[in-house]
This record gives sequence, C-alpha cells and structure tokens, in this order.
Amino acid sequence: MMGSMPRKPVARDAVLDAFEELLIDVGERAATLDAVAKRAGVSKGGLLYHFPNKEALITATLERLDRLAGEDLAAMAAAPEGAAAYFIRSSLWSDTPMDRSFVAVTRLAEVAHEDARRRFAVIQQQWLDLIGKDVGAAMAKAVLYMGDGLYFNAMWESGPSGNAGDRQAEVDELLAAVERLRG
Amino acid sequence: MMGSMPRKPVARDAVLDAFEELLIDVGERAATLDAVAKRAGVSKGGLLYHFPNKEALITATLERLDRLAGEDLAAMAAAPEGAAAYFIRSSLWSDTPMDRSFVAVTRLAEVAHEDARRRFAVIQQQWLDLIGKDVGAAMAKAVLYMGDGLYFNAMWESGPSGNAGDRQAEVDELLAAVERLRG
DNA sequence: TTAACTACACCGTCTGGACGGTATAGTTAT
DNA sequence: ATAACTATACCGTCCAGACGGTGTAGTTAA
Repeated sequence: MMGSMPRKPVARDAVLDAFEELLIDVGERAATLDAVAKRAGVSKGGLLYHFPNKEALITATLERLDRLAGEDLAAMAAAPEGAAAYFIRSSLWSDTPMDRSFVAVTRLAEVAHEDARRRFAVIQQQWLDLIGKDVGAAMAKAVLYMGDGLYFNAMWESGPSGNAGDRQAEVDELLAAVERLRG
Repeated sequence: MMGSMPRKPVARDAVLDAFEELLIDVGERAATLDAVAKRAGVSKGGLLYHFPNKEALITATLERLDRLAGEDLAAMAAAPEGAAAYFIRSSLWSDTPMDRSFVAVTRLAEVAHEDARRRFAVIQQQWLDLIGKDVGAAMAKAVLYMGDGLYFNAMWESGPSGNAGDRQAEVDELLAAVERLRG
C-alpha cells in the first residue's frame, strides 16, 4: 500500500555535476563520457543508462541552465540594489550553481553547439530587458557588455580563481561606472 | 646557375587560413588535420610537411595573432578618435585578419590551451593600459569590458554575422557610454 | 508469507570509427 | 637539383556507443 516508489537515481545528478565540472575545468574536448563517469563515481554503463548518448547529457545540462537562469532572473528583477548592480555583482565568478551551469554551457557554445548558443541569446535578451528598465534603454547594452566582459575574463582565470580582493575592487569600479551611466 | 630557386610555399598560408576558419566555424574539436587539409585544398602530407604536428599548427596560429595584435595596438595608440573609441569600434566583429585570428585563438583558449590563455592576458593588459591613458585608470576596466562583452556576444552570431545596421547602432550607443565615463 | 516475477538502476567489456601521426613513392615548379 | 608538394596506405590510441550482464526493491499470486 505504502510508497511503491522506485529507487532514487542518485547517479543521474552525480553525472550531471561531473559533466559540468569537467566542462569548466578541462573543456568540452576532454569531457569524455569515460571521464565524466569516472568523475561521477559511476560506471560508463550506468551513465549511458540515464543518458543514452552525449547529446542527451548536453540537453539535460541546457535544461538545468534554463531552470537556474529563470531563478536568477527573478532574483535580479527583485533585487533592492537594482537590476544593473545585481547583474554586475553576479557577473563575478562566485561558484554558485548558476555560475557553474553558465560557464559549462559557455564551453558548449564555444564548440559551436547551436542549441547552446540559442539559449544564450534568450538569456542575454532577458537580462538586457531588465537592465534597460533600471538604467534606461540607451545605456543598457553598455552595462550588459560590462558584465559579460567581466565574466569573459574571469573565465580564463581557471581553477580556484585569483585574488579575491582584486576582483572585489574591480567590481566596485564597475559599479561606479554603472552609476555614471545611469539616467 | 641562376634561377634554381625552390618553389614558394603557397600551401603554408592556405593551411593557416583554413585552420583559423575551421576554429571559428566549427570549433577546435572538429578542426581536425584532415578537415584542415581538405579546406585548404592541400593534401594531408602537404600539411604535415609544413607543420609536423597539430601543436606546431597552433603555435604558428598564436604567432600570427601576436603579430596582428602588435599592429592593432600601434593603430590604437595612434588613433585620432582616441584609444577607447578605437577599441570599442574595433571590438565589432568586422572580419579583419586580426578579428579572425583573435576569435580563432579564443577557441583554443576555451579548450584550456594554456599558451593561448597567456597571450590573451598580455594583449588585454596592453589594451587596458592604452585605454587608461585615454579615459583615466578608474574607468578603464569598464571600457575594456564593454568591448570584450561586445566581442563575446558577436562571437556567438557565427557565420556571415547578422544585421550590420543594428550592430552599428549598438556601437554608437557604446561610444556614447564611453563619453559619459570619460573624465 | 513467500516464491516467482518485474522494473529499475546500475556495472564492465567490446567494437567500430575517427583522429593524430608516420611512411613512402611519385610529381611539379623553379 | 631540390624544395614543395600529391596520393595513399598504414598504425596506435582514444572515444562514443552497444551490449549483455547483475543486484535489488517492489509486486503479484498461491
């Protein structure tokens, strides 16, 4: 009568996490199924049970980004400091699930994965709209690109990231710039 | 005695161009030696005659970027409109040799190619210095990142690029933003 | 209430193909 | 005569994916 629920697929999430980590750390090229399975502590067969092929793994990763981006967008819209400031702040790599997911998908887009690129375009447009409401349409792109540039550069400094203090000073500079653009 | 000079190496440049094109269009993963040779209209043996292995091909590509970036930096320093405005303008994907070279190397950096990443850091720092002299150190990073963000986004719109008019309008907006930051 | 059965969640091995690279013998342009 | 190729065959490695299992939690029927 009671719970006749099937066993929980613990491996599934482990695999998705491992795939993201590998994308971030070593790029798409080296994020092979074997490497993902090993990192996840799962057999290759187990991996393929959940994701019949690599494309399915990618699809699931994109779906996760969609979900997290949706949540982030809601937080951005509700941020008391304003959408623009929130955006700049959150463009600093801070190792949140959203950050990891975003950078991971960046790696896929880089490898010319069309679907990944499309998701980016949508998310970027949503960010742009919110920033436009905050600082005015004329300056929105300037702010959006400042944040993107920050992200873009932070990505190269792989691993545990560099000097946190320097990074913070950088964000403060950018926030000052945003204030000057506002109007 | 005279004219017994060897034939000119026409294939070499063709191979380098083809490698760049493939990096941009399909990413590092798909830029295989076979694909490069085919695109260049050269036999695989001919490719390997000039570049004994893939790493040599990459090295030559990085050296080309160094050369082009050096020229670009000189032009930026001498630009009558100022370094910052020049930088923003040139961040628009315009299919120049420098642009192609830069994006191609981006693809390599993405795949965690350390050498490629180092070159980027150097070029970025040089740009930052010039922009700082133009708009002041406090706002330099804001401008640099605006340009980077523009580049970052333009990269996703692969192929023959989108609407040129929209892009131009975008650059004008960014230039207006730069003027507001100046001081 | 327990043996038989089912469905799910995995594991480990194998194969076919692609890719980087080697080798070699011949061809073209200067 | 020699550098600059073409053409083709081949090797070792790696990878995606297929495949045939195994263990176990829940279900059913006597």
